[in-house]
Amino acid sequence: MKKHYYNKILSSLEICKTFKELKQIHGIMIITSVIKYIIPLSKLIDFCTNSEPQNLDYAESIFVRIHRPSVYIWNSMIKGHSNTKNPIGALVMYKEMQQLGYSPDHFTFPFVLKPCAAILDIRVGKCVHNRILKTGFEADLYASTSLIHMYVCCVDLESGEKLFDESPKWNVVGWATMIAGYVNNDRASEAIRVFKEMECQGVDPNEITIVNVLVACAHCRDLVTGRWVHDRIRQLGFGSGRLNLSSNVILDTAILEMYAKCGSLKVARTFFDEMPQRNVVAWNSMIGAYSQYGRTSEAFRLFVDMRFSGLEPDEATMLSLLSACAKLGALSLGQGLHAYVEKTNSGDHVSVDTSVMDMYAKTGDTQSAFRIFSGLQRKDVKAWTSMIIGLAMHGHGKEALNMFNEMQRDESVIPDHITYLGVLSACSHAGFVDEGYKHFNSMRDVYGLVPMEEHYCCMVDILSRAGKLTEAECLVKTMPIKPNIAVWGSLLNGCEIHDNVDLAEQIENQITELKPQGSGVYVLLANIYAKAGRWQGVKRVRDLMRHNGFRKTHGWSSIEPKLLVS
DNA sequence: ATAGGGTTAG
Repeated sequence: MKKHYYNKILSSLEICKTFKELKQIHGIMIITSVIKYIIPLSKLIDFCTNSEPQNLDYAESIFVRIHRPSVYIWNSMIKGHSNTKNPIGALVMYKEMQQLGYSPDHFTFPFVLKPCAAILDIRVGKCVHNRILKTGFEADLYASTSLIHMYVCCVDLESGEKLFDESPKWNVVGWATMIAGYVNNDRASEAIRVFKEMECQGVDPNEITIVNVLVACAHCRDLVTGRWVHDRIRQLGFGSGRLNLSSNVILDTAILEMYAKCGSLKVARTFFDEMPQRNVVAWNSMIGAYSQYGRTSEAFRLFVDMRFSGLEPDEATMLSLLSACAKLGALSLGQGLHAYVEKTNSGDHVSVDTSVMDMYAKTGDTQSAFRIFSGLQRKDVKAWTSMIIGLAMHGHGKEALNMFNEMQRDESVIPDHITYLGVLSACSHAGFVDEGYKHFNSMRDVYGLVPMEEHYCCMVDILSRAGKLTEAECLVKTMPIKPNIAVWGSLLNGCEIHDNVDLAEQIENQITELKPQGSGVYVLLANIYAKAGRWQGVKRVRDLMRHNGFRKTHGWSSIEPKLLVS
């Protein structure tokens, strides 16, 4: 009789589909005492922990009544917690399990490492690592892959790399974990390197690995590898290459994004047009590409098409379009977007408000920018930076610096590299040499921000404009990064303002070595020589230009294209 | 029973 119940209940649990059914089975299990048997009991808990997160409470209520839960049941409970929004519960259970004397097995570790990675708790993660070593599970593929994932999520790439290098045999998931780790920590070139290693080892990538490496190629603007990966996709028969059935929007979007970021807008567009499916992200990617390359009218045309195709633009769409307006100084277009955002509530987000503000600041409508700025729910470093740069760009150097001082009074906001670009350019516009020095030094001393070549460029600009050419030259010669053409250009600009032909002549040699990709510095150089009557110099520079295939570019300006926005 | 994924402002 009992055996009969047992088998019947077990098979009901197998085919059970809904939570309601499960509760009925649970009731029968209690009445028939089948609840005492470990296998049906485990299946009962498994069902709860594998379904909706809210059913975890139900599992918990069963769990607390079990006298000696098996490790399987502990694992099941920990897994349930690890898949919730608050995965810390998994760590609590893991701790409790060990305090009660249960020893975790190789199934336990992935469930407990996932929450560590999610909440970035490397401390507990390391404890789990120790436990893995003590229990001798370090060779388990799942446990070690989870460990690497935990380390790279917690930004400890070295520990991840160490584990990865210790084992010579990884399957595609292990490789993918390392590749994603590099991508997510802004080390795209290493992601590409590891991907190539994986190919050399003869491990075939799957779609996830491919997506990751495409992101890396986009990041590095590595079109050569990107194309190669695209070929590989066709070889492996992934994505939309064949049937519509097997099309993968994510993969296709990653390909699109790779071409777009690498500047192959035409290829990107053709690919976009031929994609069998397009979601909001795909549209955003294409719109963002046009925006980034200053092709505002194409971006807006696509925006119109997107709405026509029945898709709702989201934050990312708005952010791209607004930044395009900001970049081109397209105020009325930006105003139109502002109105659209208000009307459709599509920008019910601080980030969109900040972006609207940035657009006003950059296009020179300082008042509107201020109005939005003061009404912002949360003023983050980007908001402050936008205001500072906007003010500096439009000749309000003093106000920009006041803004920066005010920002520093807010302890929750920490300036970054970009903030300092705004600050230094403000000093340059206002002609504040000492203040410029002060900020240039404090970015490293106070905030630990190592100046990049752009910052050196600003500083050289400040000094050169003020006529302190010797100091400027000294800075260029002692800077720890190899000065690029922009840095030399700033110095040369100072030579022009202050008629220093000798220094210009010295710079000429440095510049020709760098083979500039534009005609700007040559023209500057020629002007300096011409002004001083050094006609030989003028001729030399002209020959140099011709030799490098440059002609003086004509002046350019931007006008606002008329487009219907709302 | 267990591990890895795309767009977004300055």
